[in-house]
This record gives sequence, structure tokens and C-alpha cells, in this order.
Amino acid sequence: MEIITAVKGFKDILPPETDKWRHIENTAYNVFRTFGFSEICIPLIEKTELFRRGIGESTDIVEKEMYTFLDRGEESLTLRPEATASVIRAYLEHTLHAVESVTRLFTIGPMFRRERPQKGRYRQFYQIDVEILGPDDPRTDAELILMLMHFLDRLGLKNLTLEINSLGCDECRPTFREAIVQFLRGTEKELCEDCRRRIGTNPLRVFDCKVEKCGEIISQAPRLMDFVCVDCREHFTQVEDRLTLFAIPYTVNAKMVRGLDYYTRTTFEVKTESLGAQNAILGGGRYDHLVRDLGGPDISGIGFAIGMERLAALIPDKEKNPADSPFLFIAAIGDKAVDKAFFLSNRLRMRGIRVETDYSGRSLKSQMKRADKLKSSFVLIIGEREVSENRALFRNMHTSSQEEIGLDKLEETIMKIAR
RNA sequence: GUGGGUGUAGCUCAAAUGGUUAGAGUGCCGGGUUGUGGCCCCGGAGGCUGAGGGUUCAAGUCCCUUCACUCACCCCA
Repeated sequence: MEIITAVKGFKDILPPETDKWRHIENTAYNVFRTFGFSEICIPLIEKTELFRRGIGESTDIVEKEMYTFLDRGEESLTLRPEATASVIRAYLEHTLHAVESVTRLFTIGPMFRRERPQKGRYRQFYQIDVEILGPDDPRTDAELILMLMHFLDRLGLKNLTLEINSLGCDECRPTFREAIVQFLRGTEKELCEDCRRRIGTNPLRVFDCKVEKCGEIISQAPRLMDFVCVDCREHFTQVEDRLTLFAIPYTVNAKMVRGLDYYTRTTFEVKTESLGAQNAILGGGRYDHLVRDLGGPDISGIGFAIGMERLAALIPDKEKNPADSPFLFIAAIGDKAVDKAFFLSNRLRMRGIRVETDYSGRSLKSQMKRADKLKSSFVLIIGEREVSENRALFRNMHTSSQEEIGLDKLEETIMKIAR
């Protein structure tokens, strides 16, 4: 019979990879908590309408990448393609904005988008999502980015580049959008097919085009920064100043456009050279009116999402941590000895000692081989003779010396050594 | 959704122009020591060569179809 395989674009994460993920999550918890964030857990499924309104009707995500289905043929539900909309939904549903003026939340979990899988891109992928709701002070933007860079630093990541930009606000962005559309219409004939399409759908995307010719044309285009209003410019400068204060290296990427409709003013990405085409390991930005657009008060927010798979790919596989190896391996020969091993190993485990043993009754030699492979520090050898005389051989695997010890005092002896 | 690449042992890979029983390393299991690991030596298990069809005296190898994986485009974390 054929085995059933995982669905395309869905992956298993196996040990020891899971250890690395655990390490990333632990680091995130510690750093975020220090910065005053609390964890929130949100459902994997939401009403489709939430994402249509939150992410934007004309985005690729909503147009063609969502896992949407009718629940019992009645209500349209969707597997979340991102977390921000859900976090804000929960924020509003539980009126967290009335509890305190600043709400700092993070959540870690899988997202779902039905795209063609490739390196660093899967249909189920994990994100670390962080949001600050309430303040729109530029210090908040800077603080969030600061924390983020600190987090990446704590993970030991090198050769990352932080790019920031301002997308302007409701005041200045439409003017710019109009100017860019007008400019593109004038050069339409020379643009690539994709870019001609983008004029109608997402003109800012043209900045990202990889076609050389388009790049040339675009370099002549009006620049967003020239259209940004005084307030937005001031906000951006303030953010820059704070980053400089903490000596955070960054580059201003005026061509950076984010894929979701809700971003305003500050946006940012962190990129790497070592992941192929999917070079962004995280992206985020401010969203001044998303809360309002989802039916809440006009509260500003800012957040980012880190791609776990992409992040994990940058962290070297960990050397087998000696602390993960058993402290003791119990080698037992003969049924009575195996029973003794069963009892002792589980007793010691309950006292916090990491113990491995073998119930198979294999030769001492093969059990020793296994103990060696597991890098166990000590081996307790119990054979027929030892059982009848109520003793055992306690072998130090590093020094290859061994001594006899009585089984009665074994637990205490081990505990003493393990301490 | 559109292109390109790759499918042989658990893993990494071999098998010249089609030609006998598809090999190696590694891993796994066992032995070399009456009950003692690493190094070394020996042995064993493990493959419908992704699947289906075709050409041929003969197909892992050539052709077609299909599936999977993968990289890239699009887009994004």
C-alpha cells in the first residue's frame, strides 16, 4: 500500500531542526517580554471578510492565495494568511484599547498562502508576529525596530541589512500615486508587460521590477520622498535619529513597497544575501488606519512579521549540545537486569536525571556502542551476576574507568555525582 | 498560474556509445572479546531505478504521459 505524503508546500519540521526552532522561540519570548510584550494566541481560521478588509481586496494574497472554504455551505472562512488582521480583530473584540493606551502583543504560529512553493516559501509557514497598538510616536517605530535588531543580534545573525522607507499618509500618498501613474502612462510603451499591468493594479510595485529597462525608466520617476508631506517627513526623520542614536545601521530604500495595502508612513524590511530569491526575512510597518478600517476607533499601530523558516535557514545547525546527551546509560543483560534497568532509569528520570537504557536484551557490546553513540557520560552495567549480588558496575565513559557500587545506594550515589 | 532542473538503498552518489545478477560510501543490524564503547577488520539486511505506457532481441539509460521534489518568474515572511 502506498504511504500518504504531506500536502504540497506543507512541511514537517524534524529533530534536530525543532531544537533550533525552540531556541528561536525562546529567544523571542525573552527579548519581547523584556520590551513589555505579552503573548496572544489567535485562531487559525477567521471569517473571510476580515482578511478582505484588513489586507486589501486587490492584493495578491486576497485575490488568489487564500485557503477559503464554505463552512457547511454557509459561512465563508479562511485559513489566516497573516496575523495582523486577527490580532486587531481580537484587540477590538475584547476592547483591549480601553484597558490601556498602549498594547504590545506578539504571537507565533503558522500562516497559509497558496503560492507555488520554492526556497524559503511554503504554503504553510510560521511567522513571529509583533504589534504595538496605540501610540504613533516615532519613538515607538524606532523602539520596535530597535528591539527587532536586538533580537536578530541575540540569535547571532550577521550580514543582514535593515531597509526603511516612508510610504506617506492619507494626505500625501494619493498625490504621489497620481504622479507615478501619470508618469508610467507616459512611458507605458517601454515598460515590460508586468509593469504595464501594475499601472492599474499596484503602481508602486513597478519600483521593484527586475527588468533592466524598467529600472532605467523608473529611476527617472517621481520619488516618493519628494511628495511626502511635512508631518510624514518629520516623523521619518525622527525615526532615523533614534536609530542613529543606537547606532543601528540601515539604508533608506525609497523603492521599497510593501505588499499589503494597509501600510502608512514607516515601513521596513530586513534582508539577507544568502536565501536566494526570497531575500526578505521579515517585513513590517506602520498602519495608521487599519484599526479604524476594521471597525474600531482610529487607533494607530505598527508591527512586523518574521518568517521563521527563513530565519531558521540563517542559523547554523547547532552542534549536538552535550547537555542533550544522557547523563547515564543503563546496560542490562538478562531479564532480571532489564527489569532493574527499567525501574532505575525511570526513577532517576523522575528525579531529573537524563537516562537512557535498552530493553532489547542485546549484547553488552552493542549496548555499549549505543551508549557511546548517544555520548552518555556514564554507563551502569547490570548483568546476571550483579543482580544476584545486588551491585552494578559504574563506568565513566570519558576516562574508561569503572567501579562497583551497591544497587541500594545507587540512586543517591548517582544524584550526588549528577549534581 | 508560467518556465527550467532533478527523480537509482534510510542519506550522499556511481553504473561509457542501450548489453549478464544495478554498485560504493555512510547509516542500521550482527560478528571479530565467556559480559565492555571509540579505531580497525569481517559479514548481513535494505532497491519493482518515482509511476504508467511505448520503441528494441535487450531499457536505470531512448521516446511519450503522469506524479513528486526543486529553482526561478509572479508575489511575499
